[in-house]
Amino acid sequence: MATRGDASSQKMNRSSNELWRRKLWHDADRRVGDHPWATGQWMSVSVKDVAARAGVSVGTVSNVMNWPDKVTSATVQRVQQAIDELGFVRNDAARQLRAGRSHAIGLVILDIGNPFFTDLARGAEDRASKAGLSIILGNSDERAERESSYLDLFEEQRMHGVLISPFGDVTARLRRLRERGIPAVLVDRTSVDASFSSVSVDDVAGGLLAVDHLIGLGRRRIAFVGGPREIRQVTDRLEGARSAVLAHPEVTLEVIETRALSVIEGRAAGNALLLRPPDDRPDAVFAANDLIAMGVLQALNMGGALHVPRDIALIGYDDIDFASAAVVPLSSIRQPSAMIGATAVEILLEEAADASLQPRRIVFQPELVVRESTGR
Amino acid sequence: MATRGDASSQKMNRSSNELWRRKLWHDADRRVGDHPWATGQWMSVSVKDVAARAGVSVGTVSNVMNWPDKVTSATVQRVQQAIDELGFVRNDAARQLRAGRSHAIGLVILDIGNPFFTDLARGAEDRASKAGLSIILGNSDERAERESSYLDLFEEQRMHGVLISPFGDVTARLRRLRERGIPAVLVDRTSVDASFSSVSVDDVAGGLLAVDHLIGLGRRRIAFVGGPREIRQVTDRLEGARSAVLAHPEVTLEVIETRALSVIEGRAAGNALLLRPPDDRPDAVFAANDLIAMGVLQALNMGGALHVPRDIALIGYDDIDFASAAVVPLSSIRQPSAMIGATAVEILLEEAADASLQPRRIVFQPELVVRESTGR
DNA sequence: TGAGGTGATTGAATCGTTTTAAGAATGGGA
DNA sequence: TCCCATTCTTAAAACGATTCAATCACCTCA
Repeated sequence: MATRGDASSQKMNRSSNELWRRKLWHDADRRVGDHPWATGQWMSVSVKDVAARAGVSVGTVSNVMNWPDKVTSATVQRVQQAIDELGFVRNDAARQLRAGRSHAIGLVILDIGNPFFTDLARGAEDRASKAGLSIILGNSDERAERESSYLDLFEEQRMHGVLISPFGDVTARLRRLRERGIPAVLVDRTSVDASFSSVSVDDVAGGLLAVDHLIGLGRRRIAFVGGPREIRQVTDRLEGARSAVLAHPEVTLEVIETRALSVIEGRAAGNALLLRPPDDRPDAVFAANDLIAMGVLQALNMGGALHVPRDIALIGYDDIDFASAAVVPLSSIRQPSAMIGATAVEILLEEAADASLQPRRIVFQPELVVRESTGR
Repeated sequence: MATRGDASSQKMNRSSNELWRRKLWHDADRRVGDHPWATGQWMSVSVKDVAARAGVSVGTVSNVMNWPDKVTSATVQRVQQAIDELGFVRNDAARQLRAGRSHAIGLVILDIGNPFFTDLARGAEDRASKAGLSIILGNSDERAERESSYLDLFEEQRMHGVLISPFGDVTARLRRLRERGIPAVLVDRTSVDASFSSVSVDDVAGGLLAVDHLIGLGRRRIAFVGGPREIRQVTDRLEGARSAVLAHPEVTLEVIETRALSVIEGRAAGNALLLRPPDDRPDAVFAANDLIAMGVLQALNMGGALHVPRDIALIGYDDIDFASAAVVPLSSIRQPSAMIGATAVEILLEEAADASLQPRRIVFQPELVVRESTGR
């Protein structure tokens, strides 16, 4: 690992000298400031150094890494040894520059605190890593300027593709990305115009599923708890609930609007129900998500006032981990979050490979999960 | 925006031609496959194109973007206009290649589902963006091979720096990164050897704080619920609890070990307590984290068997959002998660600017948050 | 022996930006 | 009128990996 004897050019000698300096640094483990050559930058090992050490050309080194079949196994071995000895790690920036695009997929999500999105990200990551790509995760936090700055970043980085759960109106931005050869796929929301592929879940069907289940249990006075109505998921789930009720004239549906999809808001709604005279109360509650449902459950259960599900059956939405861990394990509507992420990556890869593909819309069907809160 | 008349070299003509093709593609919005020049790659606008359009050299374009003071304002304006007209976006890969390092910081966390880490990431991101850097988030999911593959990625990308909440033994890896000029800072755990900076929270102090509080309320028989003991945070918090009890001979501390830090395990422990004869029960419980605490709470509260805090006072750890939303709002020990992330970035930036700095260990003190579960 | 073929290896050109030393233009003073 | 100083701008050389046409070495068969 010391100096090389076979260095044949001036350039190689310089390079060899750099290696020696790095070596010294490493061994001594001293501070940069101590040395006259301190530059704040370390010399890095490049293919050139590896090639010189292995006694081959840079092209061969590259082939060893990318097309090993093209190289004699003896050469592969020699190059590999040089790589190990020098601790060579290829420079991704240079690869990208040459390739014209990055080896990563950008993913912009709305809320990193929401288990739904983190599961989605996990699914995307698993699928991407199978293709040798990595996922760069950006959290827009439901703020347009953050969303926009991530898209800027992804454009500068010439990403392989972009997955986005849009907050603001991003179609113009996505169009521009596409012009640059960066495909985009929408997740969790269907696209506004039909020119982008999307992967989402049928929230209307989910609402239908939930309320059909409640009606099947014999419940007749159903309350929908959720809000605000600005959130598409809320209105879609409510629409599904409405259509379920339509088929049963004897069933009524009441809407109790909340200001957010949080536990606190759910508890407030639950307390309001408690205060009503018994025969004015619903006999079943469909909550727009599990957080709301948990709040309602806490309020009803407090001090043993009402029994869930005997007095009031309760079902939530999302099937987050906490749902099964609640005081009374919660029935819920499960979304295939990881599958959504994986599928979105799948489509993105196809579009990245062949830009002529027509956009597709994949809509997953949600699934009913029955637990004690709607059990007998 | 059509062809330029003043293109003075062959190269520029070629380049101009590419622009024309891109333009056509854009206008027609047709599929690549339809065209004879289909390559699956789009031509991208480079500084060269901008320079040609503005009638200046590439160096000037670069100066406009990076050192605008060096350029006449008239030139700045002309170049800016060309940039806008062509929709130029600089290629980050080329920038990085030239600069030798990326403009992003890599952050490896243990569990993306844990609010503590997502808050930490948020704090890191805010601080980094102030310095014009972005954060690349990697979730190791407490698996050594994932952790390692993120470190590989960050090394290939020549990251500006790396923040890591380590799972396996990564000191050798981090040392190597440092040799390459990539500084690393440990978060949430103090470093094994003293050669890396770290930012963490004093879990021993947290345990002390919690149990002191319980003793201050007049409780005398305290139970610590948590596990497994392999987790450093668990043993540290227990150690703190022990030292609090040491100062009060009349107080006893019992340890109830769980197999994981989850709601389910907490509920199991709570149910075990319920089954004991009343005078054999503790009068206060310190849970190793909020999930455990919530499980204990659910079990004790079930059917109104025992009252929290009257019969048993209860305190958790982490102060997750759910803590305040529990049936009985939970007292807890708060960690400054966002601050940890921000501070870690701060230190990292300093080390990236000056590698000669001595490593530092920042230890934050946790904070007691009193709510009803230990209220009067 | 030589022509032809096959497979491995080479090395220069390339990607797009930043940096630098050198060059051009302008203005002021002698 | 000439010369120097001060701005601005230019052109070319990096950065490091990949690609591809050209070359080389070796073998087979006539």
